[in-house]
Amino acid sequence: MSKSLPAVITTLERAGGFASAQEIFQLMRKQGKPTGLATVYRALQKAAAENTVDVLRKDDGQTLYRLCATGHHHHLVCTSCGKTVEVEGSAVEKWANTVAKNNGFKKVSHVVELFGLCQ
Amino acid sequence: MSKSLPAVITTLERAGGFASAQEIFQLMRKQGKPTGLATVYRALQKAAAENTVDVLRKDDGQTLYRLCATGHHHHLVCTSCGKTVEVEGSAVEKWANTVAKNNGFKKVSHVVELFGLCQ
DNA sequence: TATGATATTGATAATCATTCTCATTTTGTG
DNA sequence: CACAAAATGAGAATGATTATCAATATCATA
Repeated sequence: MSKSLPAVITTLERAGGFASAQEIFQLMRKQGKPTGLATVYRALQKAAAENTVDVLRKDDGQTLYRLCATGHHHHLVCTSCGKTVEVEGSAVEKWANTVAKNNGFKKVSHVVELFGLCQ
Repeated sequence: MSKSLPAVITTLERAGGFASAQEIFQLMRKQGKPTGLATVYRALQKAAAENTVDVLRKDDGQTLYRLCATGHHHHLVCTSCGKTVEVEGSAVEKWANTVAKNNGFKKVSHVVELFGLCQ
């Protein structure tokens, strides 16, 4: 589960650091390194677990992967033009953990997205 | 595309103002108002277009619908049993506004949902 | 090098939420 | 009533993701 990971990451880089699993699958095929779809997914999952890629979802539910500069962060999206800004959110992380603890919840994840109008 | 909408919204209310399309479909069935799955989806899409419900996505890609809250609050949802706890989040409100201001965004809204395991 | 244990891979099947199709039913209007 | 338009629902189609599992590669050790 790691031999193919570098190739997948490299392909993700070439794609502009932003692509879906299916796109990466196609790209690798065209670049002469055909790799099984399942392997692409496995590599991306592992990369996501290791926080080397960022996972987000399009409106239609498709999952996109992006090379991740720093750790966990959120997004501020313009509802008009689609421009996306990465946002740091340690305050939210703390809040989420506190709330979870107060209610006896474990393994907490959170969805945090901000929407607004830019310019 | 509107006769069934009120029933769907009512069911969404009874579900705690927070449910997936599939859950609503099941609930309506149990409540003696069996409605086609397609109809449930159509009603939810229309409600979303009219901004009477919020749309968001879980980590696994499933789409959740929520009544647009009048009193704004968030939810802590158990991914296993579905139990939902309403959570106050003034800290998040402040954070969201600050972030928006720093980036020159206006009319900011936000989606914040927490998922975890209860007990 | 040979051997066996373990990890990785990939073709394909399975899953599952969502969307599409289309025949049927309901609604509204004269 | 009669007709047109809208709404409905059962089931098929879609499409991304995940699971399966036999084949292959890797690696430590004798």
